[in-house]
Amino acid sequence: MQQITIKALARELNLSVSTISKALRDSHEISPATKSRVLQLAARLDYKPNPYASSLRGKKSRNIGIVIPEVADSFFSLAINGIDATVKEKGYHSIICLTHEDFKNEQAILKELQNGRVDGVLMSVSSETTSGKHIRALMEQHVPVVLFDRVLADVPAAKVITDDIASSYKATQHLLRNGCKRIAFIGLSQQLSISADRLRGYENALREHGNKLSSKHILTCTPDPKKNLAAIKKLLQQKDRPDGIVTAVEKLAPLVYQACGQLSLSIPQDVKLVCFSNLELAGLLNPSLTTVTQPAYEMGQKAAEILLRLLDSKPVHKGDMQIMIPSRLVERNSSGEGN
Amino acid sequence: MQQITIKALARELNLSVSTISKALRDSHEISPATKSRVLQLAARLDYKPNPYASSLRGKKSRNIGIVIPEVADSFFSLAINGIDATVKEKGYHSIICLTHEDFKNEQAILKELQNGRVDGVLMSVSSETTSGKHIRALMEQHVPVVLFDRVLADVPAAKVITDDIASSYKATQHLLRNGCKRIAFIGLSQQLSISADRLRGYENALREHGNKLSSKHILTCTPDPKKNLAAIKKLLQQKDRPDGIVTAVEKLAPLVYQACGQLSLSIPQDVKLVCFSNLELAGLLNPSLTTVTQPAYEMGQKAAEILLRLLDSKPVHKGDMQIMIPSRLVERNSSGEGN
DNA sequence: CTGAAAGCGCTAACAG
DNA sequence: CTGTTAGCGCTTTCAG
Repeated sequence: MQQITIKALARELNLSVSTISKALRDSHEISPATKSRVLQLAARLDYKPNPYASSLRGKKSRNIGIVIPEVADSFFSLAINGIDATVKEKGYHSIICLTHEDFKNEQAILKELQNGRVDGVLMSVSSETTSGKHIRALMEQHVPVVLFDRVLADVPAAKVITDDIASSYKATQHLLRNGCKRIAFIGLSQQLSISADRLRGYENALREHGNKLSSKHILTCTPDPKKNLAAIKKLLQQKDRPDGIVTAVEKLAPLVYQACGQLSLSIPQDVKLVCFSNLELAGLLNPSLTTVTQPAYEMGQKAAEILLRLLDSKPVHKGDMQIMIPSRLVERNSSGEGN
Repeated sequence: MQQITIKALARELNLSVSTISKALRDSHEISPATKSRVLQLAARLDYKPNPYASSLRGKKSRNIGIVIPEVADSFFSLAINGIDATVKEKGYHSIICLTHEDFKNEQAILKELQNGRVDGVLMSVSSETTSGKHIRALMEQHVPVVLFDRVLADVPAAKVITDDIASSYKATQHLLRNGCKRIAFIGLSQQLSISADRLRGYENALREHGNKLSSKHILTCTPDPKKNLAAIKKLLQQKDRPDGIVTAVEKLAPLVYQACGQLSLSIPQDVKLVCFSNLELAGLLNPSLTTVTQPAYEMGQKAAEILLRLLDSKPVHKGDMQIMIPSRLVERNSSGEGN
């Protein structure tokens, strides 16, 4: 890495380092003539500023951290696209940090991010996360944080979420209307905001439609797919077998298909299914999957916009402290009549 | 970002800055006693080294760049997982840069990465990329590059690929054996290594089985899904309609399903299909999709290992200049009898 | 309008 | 074993 430095430009033009620096930053105290000389040489020599030098000096990195559980997930990969497009426009880079749904990892990552590597953080917590202490610690180091999708109540950060309660309500209602009598809910950890809220929406719907809630119909999954598959099979083998299922996150959908396949239960005849999911291929599954499709790209975009305002120390309207972008129910065959 | 600096530690312990620095880096020239005092204070004050300062000083960032077309793709998201797991172990961070299959973006990104932000680059080229000049330019700045999956012949970098020709051959052969007479190939751009090689394998299989090649059965797609869908429909509407299809990349699979759906062609009765794809849900599609499944995670891992050796200036065995990890054909219903 | 000088936090000679 | 010093490349007072 032999760089062209400002010093080299200065020597070449018989100017001082500081003049070059100012010219490059288009300072008003430099004459147009010198500016253009500098700019031209810089272009000719293909000068590229050393990001570490300016970060060290200026105390900002123009990096933002994206802390998420996983990339191999449609929701998160779409959200990344939304974030990346937004921050790139302002000259920021995305550093993606994967927690793999592990709280210890998440803590370690946030701790590490206290070192100034990033100017701000966009984050969706792991399913194991129950406290926001590590996030608050980061914020206390003056690293602004915006949470999206999987948020935490005890963190005083801006949040971008979807209407989990309402859309889960709608999903459940949809199953009820299609004749389900015993609807199960499969979530991730209980303290995960999205899972809890989606459970709430489910419960509300059942209650309002006069269905009784049964703890036997509520399954809480882990990050381990094998255990989850076993648990789902167990759920589907109980005496009071569910005839409808709402799953809270994308990666549970395939497990339900598998479980039903192994138990020779057919979807939707025996079990109707609707999943929170951003799978592009939902329509091509067998049967096609009714989804609650989240505005993943938009959520990423919005969260990034808020973070950028924060980084600009522009005011964030109080309405932006909690933004809700609605999901939509896309009805397909997994919840239909099955004729 | 008010940091605890080495200076602060020095002041606190009445030691010099350099002693602290050496103690923290476990230098042999520091007494065990001082070391432990330093380490303890550092722990107590939660000292975190400023990465920019050491990058500026040491001319290395401990960042590696991952330059890929897209994250919302099973192959790439799995590869990211493999890369990230590997480099993290050695204390490196991943900076993911998305080209969105756009050559101009790719050029801009590589140019930008010449500024020292990353110590090395792992890369899979865009479908528009025809020349490796921009990559060579980066390498000339002494930024080591390892290409994976989508490689470029004219770049003298280590490459990690899968056995594209052979596995495409196998896929095509599989269709032939299952009775297909007119097999089409849908690729991305012609100069994309994986697409070209997979085309080659397809052609070899046809030729060896005495089938004639027809340019009408070879479709080259673009990054635009709408146009691709139209083109695929056209392919399937010609007089000599294909009764088998091999697609070269994952994102083409759903389009074939859609096209067949819209034309009321059934898979596999009318058209048998096998796709290069890492979709976890391939088995759940309707019909389940026969895939050539690439060793995405392993390829990422291997590419990262090679890059790490390069960064350590360890010798890279000549055998490692071109690593091939085989894909495997997973037969499912889309290429079967369709009973 | 231009330049000199200081310093961001850290590391590495080099002395002592 | 510890300290002094210089400097990575850049920005920013402050003087001229």
